[in-house]
Amino acid sequence: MDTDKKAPEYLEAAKIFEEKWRKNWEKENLFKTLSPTDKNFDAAKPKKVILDFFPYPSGYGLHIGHPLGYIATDVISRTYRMMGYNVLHSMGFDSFGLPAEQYAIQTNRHPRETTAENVANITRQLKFLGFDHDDDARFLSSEPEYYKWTQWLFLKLYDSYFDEGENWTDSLGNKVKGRAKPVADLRKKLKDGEWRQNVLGEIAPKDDKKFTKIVPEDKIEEVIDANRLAVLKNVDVNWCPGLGTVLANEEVTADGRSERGNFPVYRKPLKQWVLRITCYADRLYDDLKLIDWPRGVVEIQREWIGPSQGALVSFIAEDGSKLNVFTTRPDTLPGVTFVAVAPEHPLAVKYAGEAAKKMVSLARNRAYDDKSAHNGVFTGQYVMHPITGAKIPVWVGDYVLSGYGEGAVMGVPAHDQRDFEFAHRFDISIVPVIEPSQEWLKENAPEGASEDLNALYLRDAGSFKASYEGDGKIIAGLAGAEEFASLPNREALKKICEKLEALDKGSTKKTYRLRDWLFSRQRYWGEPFPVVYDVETGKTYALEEDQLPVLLPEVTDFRPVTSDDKDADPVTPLGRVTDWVKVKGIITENGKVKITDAPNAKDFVRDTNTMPNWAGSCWYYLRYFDPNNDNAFVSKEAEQYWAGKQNGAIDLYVGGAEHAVLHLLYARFWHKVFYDLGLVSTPEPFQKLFNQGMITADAFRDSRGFYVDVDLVEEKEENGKRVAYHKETGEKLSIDPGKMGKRYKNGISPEDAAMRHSTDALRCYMMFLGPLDSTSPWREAPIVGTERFLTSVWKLVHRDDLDTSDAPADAESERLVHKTIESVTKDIMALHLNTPISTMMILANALSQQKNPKKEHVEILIRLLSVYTPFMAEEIYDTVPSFTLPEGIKSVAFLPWPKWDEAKTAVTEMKIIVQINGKKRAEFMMPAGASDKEIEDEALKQDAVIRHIDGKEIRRLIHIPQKEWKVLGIVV
RNA sequence: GCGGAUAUGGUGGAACUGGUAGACACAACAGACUUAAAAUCUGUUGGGCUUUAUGCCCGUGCCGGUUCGAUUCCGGCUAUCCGCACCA
Repeated sequence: MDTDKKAPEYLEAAKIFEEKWRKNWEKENLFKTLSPTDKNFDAAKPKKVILDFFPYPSGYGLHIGHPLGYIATDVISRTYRMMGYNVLHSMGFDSFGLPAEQYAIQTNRHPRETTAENVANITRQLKFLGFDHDDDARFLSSEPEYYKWTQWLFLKLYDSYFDEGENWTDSLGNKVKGRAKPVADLRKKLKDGEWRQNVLGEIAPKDDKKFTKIVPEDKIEEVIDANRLAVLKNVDVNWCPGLGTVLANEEVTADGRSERGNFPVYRKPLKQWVLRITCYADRLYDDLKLIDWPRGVVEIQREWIGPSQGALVSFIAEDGSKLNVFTTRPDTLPGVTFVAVAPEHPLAVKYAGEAAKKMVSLARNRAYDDKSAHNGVFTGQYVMHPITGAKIPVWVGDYVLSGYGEGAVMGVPAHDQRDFEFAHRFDISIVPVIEPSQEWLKENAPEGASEDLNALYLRDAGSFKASYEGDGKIIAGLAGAEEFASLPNREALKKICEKLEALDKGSTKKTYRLRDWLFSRQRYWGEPFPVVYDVETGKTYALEEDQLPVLLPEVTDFRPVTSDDKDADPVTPLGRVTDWVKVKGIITENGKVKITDAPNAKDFVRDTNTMPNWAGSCWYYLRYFDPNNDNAFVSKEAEQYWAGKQNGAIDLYVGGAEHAVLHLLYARFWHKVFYDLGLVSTPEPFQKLFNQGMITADAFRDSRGFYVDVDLVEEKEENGKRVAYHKETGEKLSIDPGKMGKRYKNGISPEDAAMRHSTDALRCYMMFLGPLDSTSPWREAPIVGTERFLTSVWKLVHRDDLDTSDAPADAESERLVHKTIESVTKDIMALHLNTPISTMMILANALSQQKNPKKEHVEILIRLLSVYTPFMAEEIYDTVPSFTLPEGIKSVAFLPWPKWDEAKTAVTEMKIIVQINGKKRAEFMMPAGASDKEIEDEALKQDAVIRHIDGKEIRRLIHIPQKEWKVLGIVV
């Protein structure tokens, strides 16, 4: 080994100094974020809130894929901090819920224990990577200090109703339709008769003519309960006996299994807490315009909300009652030949009895992806067509979904493929309404049709291969619909709607695919509901605020009751804790309950369900603004400063694409409710969302097909191909590209990689892999490139010939340095975190080759680089004599970010590219100030140019100035 | 089926508003240093042609279009990935 080195080699040194700085930063709590309520807070500075998705504390710790996004937000937040912003970048843990609980069950330990352990482990891993998180803002969603506020916010939803008719303009100037308000307002309006009921029991202001019935005094609380944003409802739920709990629609996969654990899910009616997210469907849809999110996520949310403009149409039954259907194609109304209702529909239950019941159970157990023949049964009932007056049979069809629209459809077999198939199967007539195009007729005509296709279609549309779902003219001569004859169908649609409206047999209506959010889980590890039920009356009461938190009881048996039996009933683990469930309390003047043993106390029971794991993550980002506040979920001052005056409170939110609808939709919903109630000041939670890509990994298998631990694999290159061998047996292994995970034996711990190459090199390398949103496979070998880069920077800094004088630097290296600052700064702001490394490599290479590189230039490089390599930068400022931190600055993290001087980036000589007919033919240098004429003259002297013009006439000369070169286009 | 995204050398990728395609790296090859190897340094590296040049042709998934000029814009395909999928 070389002993006369002045400084140790970079890698060797990094092993020691990285550990030193880790300890030092933790001891100093260097990244403590001051809040507006703190003494030394500087409110004059601009703010940036940069967050990663709330991680759950997995028992397996972080693998190499996890830190990608975390490193990115760390680089960005460090850059903003150096630029003089107050930066909020923190990370807590979403520690309640299924993942944590399943892990506890598998390891046969209490979730409180495993959670604490996993959090400690991951926190250590995060610190290892040098992230600038604030340790004082590292809360867990399963701590009572935190979930007290989750319960408090749930009660806000419980205590609110949605006033659809309220149109208002918010403080940012956005026009908003509908608003959540306290139920106390509603109570007053109902008492005063300001709001009344219609025949369906819906409520609205009395100026609507259909709302005439004043709600009787003794029914008011019942009406209010039905209109709360959190309601207890009997609903068809996704029951997952394998997990022992019900699940939200968003947690069930397309093939009818649980997203967690992959157990089968069945439909079952149960009384559950439901959050009425559908009230916000329009705003959740429209407000996607207000924020800067990836197009894909926006589209997924739009599709999930799924608004659909159509009409409600009433068919009149023999007893005079109305059977409503929803349709998006009122223009096809004259072609209705049957009405089909879902097996769960009241009419089906009433008239099809056992047959419908059987269908319900068949449909419920039917595989989600089974699109084969549908079942149907005739109810024996008929209804009257609203326009033609024809007698229409009512069928029960299991292709009709009970949860969408009215749970009933009008059957137009000629123009809807599902109705077409149903009509064929049950021999129902098919009446065409719209003339198909000639091409369609040719394509779909029955085999061997010889007569005129138009005539054949009119006579027997059912003989064609499919229903016609396109546009066209209304066929003339339809009985009862003569007035629409020959109209284009889109026009007829409007006219038919008008007519229905006039007859009071229909109205235009918008429906949504979005369903209300099922909010109860029959699990232990979650937030208990802050409500109790009166044992005597069964009435629901919210607890008084000062009763919060409702602590999750300590139990030894926290296991859910799971089963393979789809008919098993849910049993809640909390239901077993009888002395927790049974309480005594008094009803206060607010109509809430206070738990007490006072002599006049009544008997109550607690709700034994818990909230789903999404509850805690619906508002955690707000808690970072004021993480240790005992008096409020967030203080007004903190919220207003950090959220700022924009549509979304969080400036940058980085995480994987897998939460496109779950967390990101739920959090938007809660945020909007809080916004309506004046608890937060922005209409949206997340201004800019960024989905980082995945790190995939290759797995290796031996000849028996067993996975081989990556540590035992040696990769080589043979004939340009990558091959893998077993390190011990020498056996050639097959390479499976794919996802990283424990079962593939290819999980690589980021600390191990950091130990091998230095944390700074790992951070750089992960950013250098490619654009932040691209998915790339993990390869460890190429990291030597970044390792070499850091080594050369380390050597550069330690050179003893650095020019520390005040002498001006030469213009060319000045230019390179300022160009580098500009390019690195702009790229980081644009979240292009791979290209700054290349740019800095170019600068480092150039400086290394100079004779006496200016120390000032080297220092600029180190400051820019410090956001990627905080350890090395800190060590340089601590140990290299010519690098010193200014008075009062504790760390490189607080050094000012270098600024570029536009004048210094200018070139003195321009490269001129000559293109002839668009092809580059010559290039030469000219002084930057050269005129177009001078450039042309010089260009025409070039041999290559003369050769390619070849005596032809010059028709056009085009000058295109670029930043550092000019293009002269010659057209001949 | 519907919706979204992606496609550039052996590999990861760069090219910012239509103007030098392949920056920066990895790998590979050659050379220097070394007894040797590692490390380090230097050079070559999209394909082809010839007259070896300040040369020519081809080349950014495929076909076509707009333009003096297209990786970039437009139309039509193909492949891969992701999401949704009885939504009336």
